[in-house]
Amino acid sequence: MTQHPTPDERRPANRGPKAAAGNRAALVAAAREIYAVHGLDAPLSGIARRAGVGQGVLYRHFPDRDAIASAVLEENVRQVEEAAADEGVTFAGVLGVVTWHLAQSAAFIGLLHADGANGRLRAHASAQDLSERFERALRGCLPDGHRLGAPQTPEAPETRGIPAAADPSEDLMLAVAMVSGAVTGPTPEDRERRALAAWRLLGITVGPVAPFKG
Amino acid sequence: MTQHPTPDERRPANRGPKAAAGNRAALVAAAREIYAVHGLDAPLSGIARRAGVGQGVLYRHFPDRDAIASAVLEENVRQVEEAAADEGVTFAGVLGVVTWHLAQSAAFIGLLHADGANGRLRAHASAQDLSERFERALRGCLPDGHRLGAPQTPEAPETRGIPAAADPSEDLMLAVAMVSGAVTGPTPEDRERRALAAWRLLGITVGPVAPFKG
Amino acid sequence: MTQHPTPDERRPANRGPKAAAGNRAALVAAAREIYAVHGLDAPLSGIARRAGVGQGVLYRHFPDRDAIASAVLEENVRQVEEAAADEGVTFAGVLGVVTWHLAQSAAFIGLLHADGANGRLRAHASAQDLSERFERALRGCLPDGHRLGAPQTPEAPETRGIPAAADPSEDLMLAVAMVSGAVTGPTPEDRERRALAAWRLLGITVGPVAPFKG
Amino acid sequence: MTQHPTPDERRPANRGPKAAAGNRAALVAAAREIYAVHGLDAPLSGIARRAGVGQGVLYRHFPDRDAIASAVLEENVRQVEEAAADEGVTFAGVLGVVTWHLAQSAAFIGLLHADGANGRLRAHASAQDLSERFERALRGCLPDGHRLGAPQTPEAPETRGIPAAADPSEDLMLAVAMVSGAVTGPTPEDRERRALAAWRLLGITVGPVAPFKG
DNA sequence: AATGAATGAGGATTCATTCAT
DNA sequence: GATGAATGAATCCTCATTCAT
Repeated sequence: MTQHPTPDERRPANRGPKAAAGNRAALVAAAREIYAVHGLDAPLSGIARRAGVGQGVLYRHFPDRDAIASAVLEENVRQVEEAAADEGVTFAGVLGVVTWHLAQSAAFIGLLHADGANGRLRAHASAQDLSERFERALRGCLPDGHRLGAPQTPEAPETRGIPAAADPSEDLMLAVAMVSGAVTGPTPEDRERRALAAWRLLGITVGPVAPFKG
Repeated sequence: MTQHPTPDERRPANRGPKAAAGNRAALVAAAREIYAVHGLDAPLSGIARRAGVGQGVLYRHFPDRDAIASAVLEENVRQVEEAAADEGVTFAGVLGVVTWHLAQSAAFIGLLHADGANGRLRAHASAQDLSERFERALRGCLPDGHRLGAPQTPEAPETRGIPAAADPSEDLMLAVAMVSGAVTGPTPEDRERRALAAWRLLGITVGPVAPFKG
Repeated sequence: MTQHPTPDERRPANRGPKAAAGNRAALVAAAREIYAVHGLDAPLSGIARRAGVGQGVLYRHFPDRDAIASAVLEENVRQVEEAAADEGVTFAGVLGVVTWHLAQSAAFIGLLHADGANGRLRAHASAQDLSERFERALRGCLPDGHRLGAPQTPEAPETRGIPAAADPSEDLMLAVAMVSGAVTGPTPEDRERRALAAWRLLGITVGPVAPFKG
Repeated sequence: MTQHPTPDERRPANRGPKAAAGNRAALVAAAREIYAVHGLDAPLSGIARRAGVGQGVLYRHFPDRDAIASAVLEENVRQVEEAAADEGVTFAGVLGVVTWHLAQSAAFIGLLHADGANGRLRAHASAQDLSERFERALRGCLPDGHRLGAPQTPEAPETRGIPAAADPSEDLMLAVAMVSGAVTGPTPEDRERRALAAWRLLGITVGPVAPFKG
């Protein structure tokens, strides 16, 4: 009733349904780049623009703000899962992949902070889900008997009055969150440096930092 | 009408210049509460409302949104400074104060993340300044020869291939950032628990967690 | 964070708080005119534009779509109430006022149709309220023993198999709804003519049609 | 793969030209249902979805939003025409059919209000046309000398100062519009009850209310 | 110095309509 | 002939900021 779909004129081309998959991928890629610069609260319009599609396409593929963020994170988590599923993978190797993602993607950092309290990624069902997948992947290659942190040192940790964690894998997620907290800085290189320093403070050896195992 | 002159209309009364200081304090307090719930991106109008003043007053005291955030943080930093300046203070004690602030204040956590890359507090001059004051306070009470992290353990850290940090005090700030990364959760109690677990993973003993030294 | 309040430049003048009351009135008037032409679903932006105020002012005074519509209707209902409260008023006279409002205001017609089923004025609390006030005003001046419709004729109505209404005042509202259904046409004059014809079909005599009693 | 050629991809299959007629009917039926719930302003996409066809099909059959609405109404009007064309039909019987349509279809109600002034069906050529067909059907079975409304009562109507209508059939359409105005309520039953009450107020006897003559 | 209304840009979201496949 | 993705204008609504009083 009150809509002027298009006054007339020529449209900028409709690349057709074939473009759908490509558009989706372009949107996710654009979102990742935008998030890296402006954070998870960046205007969606900018994402659509960078992806070279109309606003409507974004909404077609992702019904709300969280959906696109989840899609971005899903890629990160998936790559971690793949790294973890690899033959002969080491814990250090997986952490290297994790570290790379932390350094690359502000959004991935947000995943770990997804607690609803800070206005970021709301307690979205998928965020919860991704978080669990991520944890499972990491836990899966944790060496037997591995303990994180200083208490693992031979000499009586209890003398320092530090109780051990109830659940070692809880410590693992905590460690990742801590590293993510350390990962700040303008460039991925800066962030990678800080991430490695953080792992060092945790007494954890990290393998080669790269998206793909070497 | 026995009602006297009726000053004007129904204006809530201009409480005069003496109210200025009180208004400023009320705004900072209101901002802290709002930030705790809604994060640093909360609408300024809500802060003014909660403080019981008009929007104009907020702008009179704080020229822009960073100014009010800085003012909130300044209080946190000041309290850390005061704790650090105390006679007979221990490093663990100061960290306890820091931990309390981390657990209480979303804004304070944001301070550590203030790197412009994530949409929070921009590289504001005052944020930089506060960051330095915070670091100075912490460094000031660092015990001589103190080293953070697992490598500090007697047995050869280098065997684990982890190079020591160039600057020990850089590690200190990194550690605080890491703990802040761990501090998530809906309630201050949740956050405190996670903060303590994070310090534990770093092998650092923290004193009583309380806003004021005991 | 992401807002450009005003690049700079000069603003089109802020007429100050004094304008508030005037703005509200201007908005209601503008809404009435817009509604008359475009119906209750007209874009709110047009209302603000016609009132000569910014969009924000509209939202300040009326938190949602229904609020402004209610304000428009409230004026209509109030005038009917006033007419009904008048000394020496006759039922026919009040109906004349009602008729005038029906003919003038598309929004007022909508009030009677406010059943939520047609996307118009949602079952808003205030719509319900206005509806009741309207009915009360009308009932208040209903002559004793008045019965609506043809069955009131002396000769056996039951021969026509038409049962009388359970509640005469229910018939009154029904009659108004019926007249409102008849009130269509491009100009107020057209609508008035049709409204009068409708009353005639109902066997009801209507007084002078005018907003104010004569 | 034992799976055969796989026609294309996963396209829901092009059911070929023979489906065209069925699609049209499905669209009209879907539109009627959607209109009943959401009114004439309901999104077209929902109509296509409910009909189980793509958006494009809707546009193939109906060039614009008025066209689909007209098609829905056309069915209503056609049924009234059929009822009116029946042997031995009575006026009351046709009104019963009309009443049933009024009670069933929000869209049909809209037809009578199609005056462009209220944002509904614009003065569309076909709307005008349908309106005329509807009127003709009704007029066709109007008993000779029939007069609507109270004035038809024996005792001098002119004493009440109510002039008779210039054209009796104009009164008929007015009466239908009036009844449509009365027809509100959430369920068809509610609407039917009100419609009958409205006819009663008009002093008109209505035959059995049913889609098909008895 | 305080108030709070006004302003209006910007971001979110929805659909009508087109068109590649 | 059908599908349904793409387009983008239009609308809604929210706030940061200004400024008359």
